[in-house]
Amino acid sequence: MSSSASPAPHKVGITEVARHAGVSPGTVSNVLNRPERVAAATRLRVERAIAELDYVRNSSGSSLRSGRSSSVGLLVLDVTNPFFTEVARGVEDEAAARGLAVVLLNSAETHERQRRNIRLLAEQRAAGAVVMPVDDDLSDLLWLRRQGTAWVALDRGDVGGETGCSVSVDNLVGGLIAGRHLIGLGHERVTFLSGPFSIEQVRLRHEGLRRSFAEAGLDPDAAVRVLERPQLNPEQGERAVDEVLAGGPRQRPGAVLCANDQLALGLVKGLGRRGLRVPDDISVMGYDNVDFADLIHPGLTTVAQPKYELGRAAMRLLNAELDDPGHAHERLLFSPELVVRGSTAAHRPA
Amino acid sequence: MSSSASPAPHKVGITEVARHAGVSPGTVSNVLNRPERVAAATRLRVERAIAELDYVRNSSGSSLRSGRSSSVGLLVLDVTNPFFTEVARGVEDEAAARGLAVVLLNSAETHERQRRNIRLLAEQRAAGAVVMPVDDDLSDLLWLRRQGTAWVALDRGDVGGETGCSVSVDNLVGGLIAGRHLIGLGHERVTFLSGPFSIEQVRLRHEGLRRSFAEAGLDPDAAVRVLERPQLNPEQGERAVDEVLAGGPRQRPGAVLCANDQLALGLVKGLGRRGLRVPDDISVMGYDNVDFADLIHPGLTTVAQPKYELGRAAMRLLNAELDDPGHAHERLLFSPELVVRGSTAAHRPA
DNA sequence: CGCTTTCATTGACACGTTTCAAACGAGCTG
DNA sequence: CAGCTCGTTTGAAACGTGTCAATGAAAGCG
Repeated sequence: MSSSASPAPHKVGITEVARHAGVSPGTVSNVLNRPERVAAATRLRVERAIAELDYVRNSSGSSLRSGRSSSVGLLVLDVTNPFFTEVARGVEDEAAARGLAVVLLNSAETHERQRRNIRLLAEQRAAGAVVMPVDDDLSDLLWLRRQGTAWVALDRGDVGGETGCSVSVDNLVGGLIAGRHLIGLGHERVTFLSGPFSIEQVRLRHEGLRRSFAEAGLDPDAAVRVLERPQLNPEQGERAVDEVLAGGPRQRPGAVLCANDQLALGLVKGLGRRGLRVPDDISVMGYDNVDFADLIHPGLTTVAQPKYELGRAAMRLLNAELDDPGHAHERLLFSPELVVRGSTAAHRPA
Repeated sequence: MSSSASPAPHKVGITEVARHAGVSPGTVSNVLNRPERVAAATRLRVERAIAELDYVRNSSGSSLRSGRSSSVGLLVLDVTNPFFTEVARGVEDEAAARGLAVVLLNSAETHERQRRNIRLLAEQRAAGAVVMPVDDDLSDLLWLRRQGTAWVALDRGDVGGETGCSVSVDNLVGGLIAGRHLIGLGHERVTFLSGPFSIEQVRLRHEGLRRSFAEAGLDPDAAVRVLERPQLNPEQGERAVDEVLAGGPRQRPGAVLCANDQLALGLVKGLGRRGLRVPDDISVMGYDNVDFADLIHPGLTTVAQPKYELGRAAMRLLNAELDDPGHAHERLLFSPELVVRGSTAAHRPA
């Protein structure tokens, strides 16, 4: 970006640069895209011309000609969720390394917006996308792939395999280690505060939780009660408090595992309003290990996912696919980790 | 998006649609962009052809021809900060209403990334941008405007005026009402836990705080101590705890006003680690009223900004500028609001 | 009926870039 | 010196769209 005020706001393109440097447009293009193929002397001349004219490439031209743009989409369930913003950082860093721009698109957890965003990616002829599908209906995404836009699924193991690459954290194991932690503390009756079961991650975490009880010789059907909420945000968590406590002190669960941290934070707040103390009266666990999990009091016991790494890996897989469209699709599976803080404690019989 | 599997992945453009519908390409273009100018009968025919061929517009072509793309940039200081994600929602909603796509670009609080992102906007010939400048050095942004890309400044009042539109919340008043609240509680010695003073908002909040003391007949220089941290995140807040408490119990401030909620959350956590109780031992105030401010215990007293509305207003101003490039620049100023929760309490003399 | 006005449609061109076969020149080899 | 090769550069031809002056058709008017 030259600091000299350009007196003539005249459109300057590759051809004008060529003229100014005394070469052909083709050469300028080469300097821009494959510098190694042009002689050092001419390259220098062209580079000077570029600087002097304050030329800035028009990516519409490139994309039109080459059929693909040089930006990738990051289709995210909900920008508001800190989990995704961490992932976004990972994707960005890896994309930048390859010179790709990231456009962040927000589905806001609705199918219609996801559809609009997919449409957008197709129209832009995006190089590719990292996608967090809003639910199990993948038809729009498959359409996108037929249009020639590759994507890798994020946190959706089942989507990988035949259709493409995927990166995810083992949600079954996550539910399992969460359950083991609670069982280890003596809890034999817990509630799973869930999001919509149409979301795969939610289903798997629940299944893992059940399995931990089975593995301990307890009957999952008796031990874990499920409360399904329509969304995964703090407000829903707070509103769930009545149902969680329904049935009076005797029926009250000793511990609640929430489908994600957002729900857990809301629940903790709601419990506080009711005058219940965490973890003395009731233990609460989250899932994700969002930054804020460490900031509330007591700290939220939760299951950590390698968020940043998840984003990096996804973008790396996408890069691989762009380099070699015929490559073998990969399914990367990360392992979750238990993070114990203050919100869970040993069960105290009433 | 037709569900029929297209057997021929043949590139279908506006011309092929035209042929299929028995009209000229120009007419198809009109159907797409100015439907009112084409007779109902032909329009229907064209629309059917579009559906049958599963045509998807190539935005590279449009942008190339028209010189501008149909997406706007949202240049944000830090995607990780919940404040911005709220703003993003507002911008998105308003942009969608006008058929513009929003690409979210993250400066990660560094000048270099901001520069790269600005470059990107120029190369994409973005229709416009909503920008949160990383600091007072606006040269890159002015360059962008010279390139023909309009932008409106977000939360940067001083940037508006001659150079363009701006939308912000009155940070001076924000600091003022925060200070009045603390003074009302009897605090006469407070600490301002600040971010970099290169950020305008920070300076103004500080100035407002000082003014509140002056207005109460107290000497600002004696009453408010400043602690400057290099970034506005929770980690910095937590790390600041030593300095806040420096000098022992007698010197300890009765209250701390933080430059934003992130800092405050970190500080509260740090104080907890030190065994200090909020607000009994020390009062803490944040700024922004991020969602999480309500989720910690005690709830964080803070200054609320109309985040979503801020985003909407900014995008609306941008729309106005795009409609009429010669329009008079506007400076919109929102008012902050005090939100009292549990983290502040009356001063107790030691 | 001849004239103008209005409305719909046409068709060619331009936008800025990449690509690729072809041309060029210099250096080598026999 | 003719013949080759290799490294560099050229020039023209797309890519898919929007624009606009021109054309055609239909309608309104005196």
